[in-house]
Amino acid sequence: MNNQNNLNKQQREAVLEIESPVLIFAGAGSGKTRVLTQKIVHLIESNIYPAHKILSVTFTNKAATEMKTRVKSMLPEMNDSSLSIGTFHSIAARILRFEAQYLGYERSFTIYDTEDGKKLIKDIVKEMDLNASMYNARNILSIISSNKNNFVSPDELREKSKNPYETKMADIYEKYQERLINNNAMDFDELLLQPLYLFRDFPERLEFYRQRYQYILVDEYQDTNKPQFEFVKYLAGDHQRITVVGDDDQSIYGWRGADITNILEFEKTFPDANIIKLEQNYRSTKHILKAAHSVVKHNTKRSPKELWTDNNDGSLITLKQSEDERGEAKFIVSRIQRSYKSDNKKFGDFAILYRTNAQSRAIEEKLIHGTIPYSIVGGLKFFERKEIKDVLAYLRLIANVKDNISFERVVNFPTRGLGMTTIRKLSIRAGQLNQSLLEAMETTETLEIRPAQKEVMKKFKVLIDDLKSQSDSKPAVEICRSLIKEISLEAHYLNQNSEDEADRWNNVEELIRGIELFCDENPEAKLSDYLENVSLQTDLDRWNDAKDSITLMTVHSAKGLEFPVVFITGLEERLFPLRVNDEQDLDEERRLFYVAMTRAKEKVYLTHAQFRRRYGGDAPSYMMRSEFIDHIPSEILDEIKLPANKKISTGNYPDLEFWQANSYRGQKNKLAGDKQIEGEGDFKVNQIVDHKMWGRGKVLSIEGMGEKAKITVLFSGDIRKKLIAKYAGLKLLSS
DNA sequence: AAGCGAATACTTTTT
DNA sequence: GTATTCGCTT
Repeated sequence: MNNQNNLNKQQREAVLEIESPVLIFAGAGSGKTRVLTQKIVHLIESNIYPAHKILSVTFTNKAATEMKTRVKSMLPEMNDSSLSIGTFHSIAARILRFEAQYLGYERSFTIYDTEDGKKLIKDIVKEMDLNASMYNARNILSIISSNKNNFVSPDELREKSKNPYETKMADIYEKYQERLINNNAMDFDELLLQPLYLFRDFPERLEFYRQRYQYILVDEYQDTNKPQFEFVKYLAGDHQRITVVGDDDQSIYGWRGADITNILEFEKTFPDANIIKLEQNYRSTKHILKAAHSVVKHNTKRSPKELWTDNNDGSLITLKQSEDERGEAKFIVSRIQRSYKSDNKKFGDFAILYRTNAQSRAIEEKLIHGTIPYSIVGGLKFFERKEIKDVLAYLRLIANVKDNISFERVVNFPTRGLGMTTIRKLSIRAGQLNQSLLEAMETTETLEIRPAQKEVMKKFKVLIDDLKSQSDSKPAVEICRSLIKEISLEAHYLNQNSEDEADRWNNVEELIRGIELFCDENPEAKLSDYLENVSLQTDLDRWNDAKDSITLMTVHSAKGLEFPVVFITGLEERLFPLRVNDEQDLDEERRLFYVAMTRAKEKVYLTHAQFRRRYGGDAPSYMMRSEFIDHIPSEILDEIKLPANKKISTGNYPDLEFWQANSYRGQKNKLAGDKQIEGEGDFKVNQIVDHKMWGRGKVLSIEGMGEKAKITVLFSGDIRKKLIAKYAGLKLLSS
């Protein structure tokens, strides 16, 4: 029997209370994962709730895996497949595979990611003959998503609309939903909504799942959105056997629909709830907690509380100002090298956190230069790489013949001579027959296309049909291997004699190894099981903390993790905090900073730069240091300032005025000294010009005459560009 | 139909 | 710096 002696009073109370609902406010580092795992163990050992009747929901697959491992280590004799632990999305997907037929779907449905959704929108916008720049796919998708998350249907949106634009938006939304069903596909939001329709319309299915999940635990409760709360309510609203853990100070997913009122609603839905607060922190030093609290306490809507710890004061928070992002990176690398040599630290002890993925580049460069091993989470994710998505699209099409998005992706990859015109004809046929594109290929013979195209089309159809017929009996990895052989993918990448293409092939090989691993671990799994697994996997899930390397990731990704030493970078206005529209946004940025700080056990470095390049080689912007820094008491800060000769002054930065004019704070007073001359005019060598994208530059050479002239311009940051006078839209500035 | 060069837009954060 | 799109050439 495991006992709870290693728990404090509140933790023990949270574990032992299993009769009435429990709402745990668990501050950062207060041992909530330990409470949740101990509670699961306790539920099983109390013999009231067998393992297979417990549902535990976490925020990431990684957290789920960790929890499973921990429970298993405490209950070695337990059958490991009996516990239901997973994210909302993966649990919903599992349910929907079984219940698809109730909902107008087939169990082989595909899960669409954001890119697939965007493509769907683009197709719709094109078909409706709307202006693609006005109806931006990304925007539309996020509008649709927030409507879905607020249970607003296309019809309701149309009724609410105040102008033609919004009406059109509702039309696109409606078509988008139709397409999802026609393609037998669900996006991430639909995955959460469909179980609610099932529970609402089929009471006997609801009853089944209520019996199935007799005790429910929810982690990171502050990040749940409305559909997720409804899901919990359906399952636990009746029996009231539920424990949720959350921390309002760590709510950082408001932009994704996370709804902090879910905490208030909890007490309404579960009126007898016990509220337990875990306020002792076991992770960080006193200084770290103080700095974290000094920022988050400025939030307006916040239940007042302060974590405390028995740990030492620890070292001061180091605050470093750098010239630019390269200097910042250099400082970080030198500190890690120093600490690695003298403090007996491993590389795995360090994490470098930033607000946006784009910031990783400069740091990576310096790490490569210093030959320090690092692993990066996020950014261009493995499963978002083109070559990976191409292979997966084939597999998705094999699993689900209605998936037109995947069809379009692979029908001419590798190129086999099926272009737009041919596919358009096929598409019209599919529309007439009310079939998917692949299904309509059955009628290739009667299409008005050239014989060569007919031949290729038939071959393609046979290829997919053939692999499909094997997909139920053979493991996914074999299907994948046959596919790659059939389409000669290896030759396609390796015959081009290009390093990039060879890299792509390496990635495909890594994908195959991944599929193989999955098949070994899940011998019963079919192709669609593998596909579901990949669709819901995040980059974080692939991150391996056993490897001894520095971790680079966004603050969002870092939630739930801990490291001895943490660098929080880019602490500048308009970066961290990022663009802020209202007080609510700023509150969330403060919580984000709080999350970043509380990842650290021993030491925090805060860094900011005077100048930062926003895009590739753009002129650097002048950056103000973050207001968060000013909220930290100076007595716990150890500030390393820039040497006086590196401080900004017009002497060191001849273009300072220009940069300031281009930065946010200086936007109001555009540079007055330069006279702007409209039109093409006469370009001369050494002429100073202004470009919309690259800013101010100097003309190096001119080829040709008039509007067709090719002009080579040197822009700030050693960027050379060859531009055509007619299109470049260059403005002449007096030199 | 496909491949190239050039211009454009884009970056929050993620299941 | 990357993804994407467009126009032009073959």
